[in-house]
Amino acid sequence: MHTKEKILASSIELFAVNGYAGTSMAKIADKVGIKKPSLYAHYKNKEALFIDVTKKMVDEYVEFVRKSLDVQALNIKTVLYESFKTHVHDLARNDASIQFYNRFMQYPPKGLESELTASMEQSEEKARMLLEIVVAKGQTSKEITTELNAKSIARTYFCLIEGLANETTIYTLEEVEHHAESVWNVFWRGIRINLE
Amino acid sequence: MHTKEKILASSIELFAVNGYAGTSMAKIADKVGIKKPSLYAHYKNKEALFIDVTKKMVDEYVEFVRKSLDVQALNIKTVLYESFKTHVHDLARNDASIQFYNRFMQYPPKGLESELTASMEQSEEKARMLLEIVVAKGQTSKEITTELNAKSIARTYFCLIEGLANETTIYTLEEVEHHAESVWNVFWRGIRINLE
DNA sequence: GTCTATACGGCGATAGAC
DNA sequence: GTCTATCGCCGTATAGAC
Repeated sequence: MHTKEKILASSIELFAVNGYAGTSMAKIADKVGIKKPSLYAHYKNKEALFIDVTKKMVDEYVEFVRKSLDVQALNIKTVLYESFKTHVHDLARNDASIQFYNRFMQYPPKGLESELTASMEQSEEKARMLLEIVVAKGQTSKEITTELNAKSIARTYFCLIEGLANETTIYTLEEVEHHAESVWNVFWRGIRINLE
Repeated sequence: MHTKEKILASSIELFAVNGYAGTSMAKIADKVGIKKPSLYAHYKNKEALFIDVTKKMVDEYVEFVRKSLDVQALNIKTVLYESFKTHVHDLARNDASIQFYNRFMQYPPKGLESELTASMEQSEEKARMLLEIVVAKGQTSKEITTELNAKSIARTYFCLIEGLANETTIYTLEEVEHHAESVWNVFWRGIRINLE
Protein backbone atom coordinates (compact mmCIF):
# COMPACT_ATOMS: atom_id res chain seq x y z
CA MET A 1 0.00 0.00 0.00
CA HIS A 2 1.46 3.32 -1.09
CA THR A 3 1.63 6.27 1.26
CA LYS A 4 -1.14 8.18 -0.46
CA GLU A 5 -3.53 5.25 -0.13
CA LYS A 6 -2.60 4.92 3.51
CA ILE A 7 -3.29 8.61 4.03
CA LEU A 8 -6.71 8.27 2.48
CA ALA A 9 -7.61 5.16 4.46
CA SER A 10 -6.46 6.67 7.75
CA SER A 11 -8.20 9.99 7.10
CA ILE A 12 -11.54 8.33 6.38
CA GLU A 13 -11.61 6.58 9.73
CA LEU A 14 -10.44 9.55 11.75
CA PHE A 15 -12.74 12.07 10.08
CA ALA A 16 -15.70 9.70 10.40
CA VAL A 17 -15.17 9.19 14.11
CA ASN A 18 -13.79 12.53 15.28
CA GLY A 19 -15.17 14.97 12.74
CA TYR A 20 -13.23 17.53 10.71
CA ALA A 21 -12.12 19.88 13.47
CA GLY A 22 -11.52 16.95 15.79
CA THR A 23 -9.04 15.34 13.39
CA SER A 24 -5.61 16.97 13.35
CA MET A 25 -2.96 16.49 10.72
CA ALA A 26 -0.73 15.10 13.48
CA LYS A 27 -3.23 12.33 14.27
CA ILE A 28 -3.51 11.41 10.61
CA ALA A 29 0.27 11.33 10.26
CA ASP A 30 0.52 9.15 13.35
CA LYS A 31 -1.96 6.65 11.98
CA VAL A 32 -0.20 6.55 8.63
CA GLY A 33 3.15 6.11 10.33
CA ILE A 34 4.86 9.24 9.04
CA LYS A 35 5.56 12.70 10.44
CA LYS A 36 3.13 15.55 10.10
CA PRO A 37 5.02 17.65 7.53
CA SER A 38 5.26 14.66 5.18
CA LEU A 39 1.53 14.92 4.60
CA TYR A 40 2.10 18.22 2.87
CA ALA A 41 4.15 16.45 0.19
CA HIS A 42 0.89 14.74 -0.85
CA TYR A 43 -1.71 17.42 -0.17
CA LYS A 44 -1.50 21.18 -0.24
CA ASN A 45 -3.41 21.49 3.02
CA LYS A 46 -6.03 19.88 5.25
CA GLU A 47 -8.94 21.09 3.15
CA ALA A 48 -7.52 19.59 -0.03
CA LEU A 49 -7.04 16.27 1.73
CA PHE A 50 -10.59 16.34 3.06
CA ILE A 51 -12.08 17.15 -0.33
CA ASP A 52 -10.16 14.29 -1.93
CA VAL A 53 -11.46 11.91 0.74
CA THR A 54 -15.00 13.16 0.20
CA LYS A 55 -14.84 12.52 -3.55
CA LYS A 56 -13.83 8.94 -2.88
CA MET A 57 -16.56 8.47 -0.28
CA VAL A 58 -19.31 9.83 -2.48
CA ASP A 59 -18.51 7.34 -5.22
CA GLU A 60 -18.13 4.54 -2.72
CA TYR A 61 -21.55 5.24 -1.23
CA VAL A 62 -23.35 4.96 -4.55
CA GLU A 63 -21.44 1.77 -5.23
CA PHE A 64 -22.43 0.45 -1.81
CA VAL A 65 -26.10 1.08 -2.50
CA ARG A 66 -25.78 -0.54 -5.93
CA LYS A 67 -24.21 -3.66 -4.43
CA SER A 68 -26.71 -3.87 -1.58
CA LEU A 69 -29.51 -3.99 -4.16
CA ASP A 70 -27.79 -6.67 -6.23
CA VAL A 71 -29.55 -9.51 -4.46
CA GLN A 72 -30.65 -12.81 -5.94
CA ALA A 73 -34.21 -13.21 -4.77
CA LEU A 74 -37.59 -14.48 -5.85
CA ASN A 75 -39.42 -11.25 -5.18
CA ILE A 76 -38.87 -7.53 -4.75
CA LYS A 77 -39.89 -7.58 -1.10
CA THR A 78 -36.89 -9.78 -0.35
CA VAL A 79 -34.55 -7.60 -2.39
CA LEU A 80 -35.64 -4.48 -0.51
CA TYR A 81 -35.58 -6.20 2.84
CA GLU A 82 -32.08 -7.61 2.32
CA SER A 83 -30.80 -4.28 1.08
CA PHE A 84 -32.36 -2.53 4.06
CA LYS A 85 -30.77 -4.95 6.49
CA THR A 86 -27.35 -4.72 4.84
CA HIS A 87 -27.55 -0.95 4.96
CA VAL A 88 -28.48 -0.83 8.63
CA HIS A 89 -26.02 -3.52 9.58
CA ASP A 90 -23.07 -1.72 8.01
CA LEU A 91 -24.16 1.54 9.60
CA ALA A 92 -24.56 0.06 13.04
CA ARG A 93 -21.25 -1.75 12.70
CA ASN A 94 -19.68 1.67 12.32
CA ASP A 95 -18.42 1.10 8.83
CA ALA A 96 -16.16 4.11 8.36
CA SER A 97 -17.09 4.97 4.79
CA ILE A 98 -20.85 5.02 5.42
CA GLN A 99 -20.40 6.93 8.64
CA PHE A 100 -18.23 9.44 6.84
CA TYR A 101 -20.84 9.92 4.17
CA ASN A 102 -23.68 10.40 6.62
CA ARG A 103 -21.76 12.68 8.94
CA PHE A 104 -20.49 15.16 6.39
CA MET A 105 -23.58 15.19 4.26
CA GLN A 106 -25.37 16.50 7.31
CA TYR A 107 -22.61 18.60 8.81
CA PRO A 108 -20.08 19.73 6.22
CA PRO A 109 -17.04 21.54 7.70
CA LYS A 110 -17.43 25.31 7.82
CA GLY A 111 -16.23 26.90 4.62
CA LEU A 112 -16.44 23.74 2.52
CA GLU A 113 -20.24 23.59 2.23
CA SER A 114 -20.44 24.92 -1.31
CA GLU A 115 -17.69 22.62 -2.49
CA LEU A 116 -19.36 19.54 -1.02
CA THR A 117 -23.13 19.87 -1.29
CA ALA A 118 -23.10 19.71 -5.09
CA SER A 119 -21.44 16.29 -5.24
CA MET A 120 -23.39 15.13 -2.20
CA GLU A 121 -26.69 16.06 -3.80
CA GLN A 122 -25.65 14.26 -6.97
CA SER A 123 -24.81 11.04 -5.18
CA GLU A 124 -28.05 11.18 -3.19
CA GLU A 125 -29.83 11.41 -6.50
CA LYS A 126 -27.91 8.48 -7.95
CA ALA A 127 -28.51 6.29 -4.93
CA ARG A 128 -32.21 7.13 -4.92
CA MET A 129 -32.46 6.37 -8.64
CA LEU A 130 -31.02 2.90 -8.10
CA LEU A 131 -33.68 2.25 -5.52
CA GLU A 132 -36.40 3.73 -7.66
CA ILE A 133 -35.66 1.17 -10.38
CA VAL A 134 -36.16 -1.68 -7.93
CA VAL A 135 -39.35 -0.11 -6.58
CA ALA A 136 -40.70 0.33 -10.10
CA LYS A 137 -40.05 -3.35 -10.79
CA GLY A 138 -42.05 -4.17 -7.69
CA GLN A 139 -44.89 -2.05 -8.98
CA THR A 140 -44.83 -3.81 -12.33
CA SER A 141 -44.84 -7.21 -10.65
CA LYS A 142 -47.78 -6.07 -8.52
CA GLU A 143 -45.97 -6.39 -5.20
CA ILE A 144 -45.83 -2.66 -4.51
CA THR A 145 -48.71 -0.21 -4.66
CA THR A 146 -49.00 2.20 -7.56
CA GLU A 147 -50.91 4.65 -5.39
CA LEU A 148 -47.52 6.04 -4.40
CA ASN A 149 -44.85 6.99 -6.87
CA ALA A 150 -41.48 5.25 -6.84
CA LYS A 151 -39.67 8.46 -5.95
CA SER A 152 -41.68 8.98 -2.77
CA ILE A 153 -41.05 5.42 -1.72
CA ALA A 154 -37.33 5.69 -2.39
CA ARG A 155 -37.12 8.93 -0.41
CA THR A 156 -38.87 7.34 2.54
CA TYR A 157 -36.50 4.39 2.43
CA PHE A 158 -33.49 6.67 2.74
CA CYS A 159 -35.11 8.77 5.46
CA LEU A 160 -35.58 5.61 7.50
CA ILE A 161 -31.98 4.52 6.91
CA GLU A 162 -30.68 7.91 7.98
CA GLY A 163 -32.99 8.01 10.97
CA LEU A 164 -31.66 4.65 12.08
CA ALA A 165 -28.13 5.88 11.45
CA ASN A 166 -28.73 8.61 14.01
CA GLU A 167 -29.51 6.01 16.61
CA THR A 168 -26.19 4.23 16.32
CA THR A 169 -24.57 6.67 18.74
CA ILE A 170 -26.79 5.99 21.70
CA TYR A 171 -27.97 2.45 21.05
CA THR A 172 -26.12 -0.83 20.63
CA LEU A 173 -25.83 -2.81 17.41
CA GLU A 174 -28.52 -5.25 18.58
CA GLU A 175 -30.92 -2.49 19.58
CA VAL A 176 -30.58 -0.65 16.28
CA GLU A 177 -31.11 -3.85 14.31
CA HIS A 178 -34.17 -4.58 16.42
CA HIS A 179 -35.52 -1.07 15.75
CA ALA A 180 -34.79 -1.64 12.08
CA GLU A 181 -37.13 -4.64 12.08
CA SER A 182 -39.94 -2.53 13.54
CA VAL A 183 -39.30 0.21 11.04
CA TRP A 184 -39.19 -2.22 8.15
CA ASN A 185 -42.60 -3.62 9.07
CA VAL A 186 -44.20 -0.18 8.99
CA PHE A 187 -42.43 0.62 5.73
CA TRP A 188 -43.44 -2.59 3.99
CA ARG A 189 -47.07 -2.25 5.09
CA GLY A 190 -46.94 1.25 3.67
CA ILE A 191 -45.83 0.28 0.19
CA ARG A 192 -47.21 -3.22 -0.41
CA ILE A 193 -50.36 -3.95 -2.39
CA ASN A 194 -53.17 -4.10 0.14
CA LEU A 195 -54.72 -7.32 -1.07
CA GLU A 196 -51.65 -9.26 -0.09
CA MET B 1 -32.37 39.52 29.90
CA HIS B 2 -29.64 38.68 32.36
CA THR B 3 -26.13 37.82 31.28
CA LYS B 4 -26.46 34.15 32.08
CA GLU B 5 -29.60 33.83 29.96
CA LYS B 6 -27.85 35.63 27.14
CA ILE B 7 -24.93 33.25 27.40
CA LEU B 8 -27.25 30.27 27.15
CA ALA B 9 -29.20 31.68 24.22
CA SER B 10 -26.05 32.60 22.29
CA SER B 11 -24.38 29.27 23.01
CA ILE B 12 -27.34 27.29 21.73
CA GLU B 13 -27.26 28.97 18.35
CA LEU B 14 -23.50 28.82 17.93
CA PHE B 15 -23.15 25.21 19.04
CA ALA B 16 -26.08 24.15 16.86
CA VAL B 17 -24.61 25.76 13.75
CA ASN B 18 -20.86 25.38 14.25
CA GLY B 19 -20.58 22.35 16.51
CA TYR B 20 -18.68 22.05 19.76
CA ALA B 21 -15.11 22.36 18.49
CA GLY B 22 -16.19 24.99 16.00
CA THR B 23 -17.59 27.26 18.69
CA SER B 24 -14.94 29.15 20.66
CA MET B 25 -15.46 30.91 23.96
CA ALA B 26 -14.46 34.12 22.19
CA LYS B 27 -17.29 33.76 19.66
CA ILE B 28 -19.80 33.14 22.42
CA ALA B 29 -18.56 36.18 24.34
CA ASP B 30 -18.79 38.28 21.17
CA LYS B 31 -22.39 37.26 20.60
CA VAL B 32 -23.29 37.94 24.23
CA GLY B 33 -21.57 41.32 24.07
CA ILE B 34 -18.97 40.72 26.77
CA LYS B 35 -15.31 39.76 26.82
CA LYS B 36 -14.12 36.19 26.87
CA PRO B 37 -12.88 36.02 30.50
CA SER B 38 -16.25 37.24 31.78
CA LEU B 39 -17.75 33.92 30.72
CA TYR B 40 -15.67 32.22 33.36
CA ALA B 41 -17.50 34.17 36.08
CA HIS B 42 -20.60 32.18 35.07
CA TYR B 43 -19.15 28.81 34.09
CA LYS B 44 -16.08 26.96 35.28
CA ASN B 45 -15.12 26.03 31.72
CA LYS B 46 -16.41 25.30 28.23
CA GLU B 47 -17.53 21.79 29.08
CA ALA B 48 -19.61 22.97 32.03
CA LEU B 49 -21.30 25.54 29.82
CA PHE B 50 -22.03 22.97 27.16
CA ILE B 51 -23.49 20.49 29.63
CA ASP B 52 -25.75 23.19 31.06
CA VAL B 53 -26.99 24.05 27.58
CA THR B 54 -27.60 20.38 26.84
CA LYS B 55 -29.72 19.91 29.96
CA LYS B 56 -31.89 22.81 28.88
CA MET B 57 -32.19 21.49 25.32
CA VAL B 58 -33.14 17.98 26.37
CA ASP B 59 -36.06 19.25 28.44
CA GLU B 60 -37.04 21.68 25.72
CA TYR B 61 -37.16 18.92 23.12
CA VAL B 62 -39.54 16.75 25.13
CA GLU B 63 -41.69 19.82 25.74
CA PHE B 64 -41.63 20.57 22.01
CA VAL B 65 -42.87 17.08 21.17
CA ARG B 66 -45.56 17.35 23.85
CA LYS B 67 -46.80 20.63 22.45
CA SER B 68 -46.70 19.45 18.86
CA LEU B 69 -49.01 16.59 19.82
CA ASP B 70 -51.40 18.87 21.67
CA VAL B 71 -53.63 19.41 18.66
CA GLN B 72 -57.39 19.90 18.63
CA ALA B 73 -58.60 17.52 15.97
CA LEU B 74 -61.40 15.15 15.10
CA ASN B 75 -59.21 12.13 14.54
CA ILE B 76 -55.80 10.72 15.36
CA LYS B 77 -54.65 10.86 11.76
CA THR B 78 -54.91 14.65 11.86
CA VAL B 79 -53.11 14.88 15.20
CA LEU B 80 -50.20 12.81 13.89
CA TYR B 81 -50.12 14.63 10.59
CA GLU B 82 -50.10 18.07 12.21
CA SER B 83 -47.45 17.03 14.69
CA PHE B 84 -45.35 15.59 11.88
CA LYS B 85 -45.63 18.76 9.85
CA THR B 86 -44.81 21.00 12.82
CA HIS B 87 -41.80 18.89 13.59
CA VAL B 88 -40.46 18.99 10.05
CA HIS B 89 -41.25 22.64 9.62
CA ASP B 90 -39.31 23.68 12.71
CA LEU B 91 -36.41 21.48 11.69
CA ALA B 92 -36.27 22.81 8.17
CA ARG B 93 -36.53 26.35 9.47
CA ASN B 94 -33.32 25.67 11.33
CA ASP B 95 -34.81 26.14 14.74
CA ALA B 96 -31.68 26.26 16.90
CA SER B 97 -32.93 24.16 19.81
CA ILE B 98 -34.10 21.25 17.65
CA GLN B 99 -30.95 21.40 15.57
CA PHE B 100 -28.88 21.39 18.73
CA TYR B 101 -30.71 18.35 20.01
CA ASN B 102 -30.35 16.41 16.78
CA ARG B 103 -26.72 17.31 16.25
CA PHE B 104 -25.37 16.39 19.64
CA MET B 105 -27.50 13.33 20.12
CA GLN B 106 -25.79 11.96 17.05
CA TYR B 107 -22.35 13.46 17.51
CA PRO B 108 -21.61 14.25 21.14
CA PRO B 109 -18.31 16.12 21.70
CA LYS B 110 -15.36 13.84 22.39
CA GLY B 111 -15.03 13.18 26.11
CA LEU B 112 -18.59 14.13 26.98
CA GLU B 113 -20.32 11.07 25.52
CA SER B 114 -20.90 9.32 28.82
CA GLU B 115 -22.23 12.46 30.45
CA LEU B 116 -24.68 13.10 27.63
CA THR B 117 -26.01 9.80 26.29
CA ALA B 118 -27.80 8.99 29.55
CA SER B 119 -29.97 12.10 29.51
CA MET B 120 -30.35 11.92 25.73
CA GLU B 121 -31.57 8.34 25.89
CA GLN B 122 -34.01 9.33 28.63
CA SER B 123 -35.49 12.18 26.62
CA GLU B 124 -35.74 9.99 23.52
CA GLU B 125 -37.72 7.58 25.64
CA LYS B 126 -39.98 10.33 26.99
CA ALA B 127 -40.66 11.76 23.55
CA ARG B 128 -41.42 8.33 22.15
CA MET B 129 -43.74 7.59 25.06
CA LEU B 130 -45.74 10.73 24.32
CA LEU B 131 -46.19 9.57 20.77
CA GLU B 132 -47.00 6.03 21.80
CA ILE B 133 -49.96 7.29 23.82
CA VAL B 134 -51.39 9.03 20.77
CA VAL B 135 -50.79 5.96 18.60
CA ALA B 136 -52.48 3.72 21.18
CA LYS B 137 -55.51 6.03 21.12
CA GLY B 138 -55.60 5.64 17.36
CA GLN B 139 -55.55 1.88 17.76
CA THR B 140 -58.43 2.01 20.23
CA SER B 141 -60.45 4.23 17.92
CA LYS B 142 -59.74 1.78 15.08
CA GLU B 143 -57.84 4.25 12.93
CA ILE B 144 -54.47 2.56 13.36
CA THR B 145 -53.67 -1.10 12.86
CA THR B 146 -53.11 -3.36 15.84
CA GLU B 147 -50.93 -5.66 13.73
CA LEU B 148 -48.04 -3.38 14.72
CA ASN B 149 -47.31 -2.34 18.28
CA ALA B 150 -47.38 1.30 19.27
CA LYS B 151 -43.68 1.33 20.11
CA SER B 152 -42.67 0.22 16.63
CA ILE B 153 -44.84 2.87 15.07
CA ALA B 154 -43.45 5.58 17.35
CA ARG B 155 -39.89 4.54 16.57
CA THR B 156 -40.59 4.71 12.85
CA TYR B 157 -42.09 8.17 13.23
CA PHE B 158 -38.93 9.49 14.85
CA CYS B 159 -36.67 7.77 12.34
CA LEU B 160 -38.52 9.56 9.59
CA ILE B 161 -38.24 12.89 11.38
CA GLU B 162 -34.52 12.43 11.88
CA GLY B 163 -34.05 11.26 8.34
CA LEU B 164 -35.76 14.40 7.10
CA ALA B 165 -33.64 16.45 9.51
CA ASN B 166 -30.54 15.16 7.75
CA GLU B 167 -31.82 16.56 4.50
CA THR B 168 -32.07 20.12 5.74
CA THR B 169 -28.39 20.72 5.01
CA ILE B 170 -28.51 20.06 1.30
CA TYR B 171 -32.13 20.81 0.44
CA THR B 172 -34.23 23.94 0.77
CA LEU B 173 -37.15 24.42 3.15
CA GLU B 174 -39.65 23.82 0.34
CA GLU B 175 -37.93 20.67 -0.87
CA VAL B 176 -37.76 19.16 2.59
CA GLU B 177 -41.42 19.91 3.24
CA HIS B 178 -42.28 18.36 -0.10
CA HIS B 179 -40.28 15.25 0.78
CA ALA B 180 -42.07 15.21 4.12
CA GLU B 181 -45.40 14.90 2.33
CA SER B 182 -44.17 11.87 0.38
CA VAL B 183 -42.79 10.31 3.51
CA TRP B 184 -45.99 10.95 5.44
CA ASN B 185 -48.05 9.17 2.81
CA VAL B 186 -45.96 6.02 3.04
CA PHE B 187 -46.03 6.20 6.83
CA TRP B 188 -49.77 6.63 7.08
CA ARG B 189 -50.46 3.81 4.63
CA GLY B 190 -48.18 1.68 6.80
CA ILE B 191 -50.05 2.21 10.05
CA ARG B 192 -53.69 2.78 9.08
CA ILE B 193 -56.37 0.14 9.24
CA ASN B 194 -56.49 -1.44 5.79
CA LEU B 195 -60.24 -1.32 5.34
CA GLU B 196 -60.21 2.45 5.34
C1' DG C 1 9.43 12.02 0.09
C1' DT C 2 10.69 12.15 4.54
C1' DC C 3 12.66 14.25 8.24
C1' DT C 4 13.81 18.17 12.31
C1' DA C 5 12.97 22.63 13.58
C1' DT C 6 10.18 26.38 13.80
C1' DA C 7 6.81 30.18 12.78
C1' DC C 8 2.41 31.94 13.83
C1' DG C 9 -2.24 32.08 15.16
C1' DG C 10 -6.19 30.75 17.90
C1' DC C 11 -7.65 28.19 21.61
C1' DG C 12 -9.07 27.51 26.73
C1' DA C 13 -8.09 29.31 30.90
C1' DT C 14 -6.04 32.37 34.78
C1' DA C 15 -4.25 36.68 37.38
C1' DG C 16 -5.34 40.64 39.16
C1' DA C 17 -7.14 45.63 38.78
C1' DC C 18 -11.60 48.07 38.97
C1' DG D 1 -19.04 40.75 37.21
C1' DT D 2 -16.40 42.75 33.97
C1' DC D 3 -12.31 44.17 32.20
C1' DT D 4 -6.92 44.05 30.23
C1' DA D 5 -3.07 41.33 29.94
C1' DT D 6 -0.97 37.14 29.54
C1' DC D 7 0.17 32.18 29.87
C1' DG D 8 0.70 27.60 27.82
C1' DC D 9 -0.86 24.52 24.50
C1' DC D 10 -1.92 22.71 20.22
C1' DG D 11 -3.48 23.63 15.64
C1' DT D 12 -2.01 24.33 10.51
C1' DA D 13 1.57 25.19 7.72
C1' DT D 14 6.48 26.23 6.00
C1' DA D 15 11.87 26.14 5.61
C1' DG D 16 15.43 23.65 4.57
C1' DA D 17 18.65 19.46 5.31
C1' DC D 18 19.02 14.56 3.75
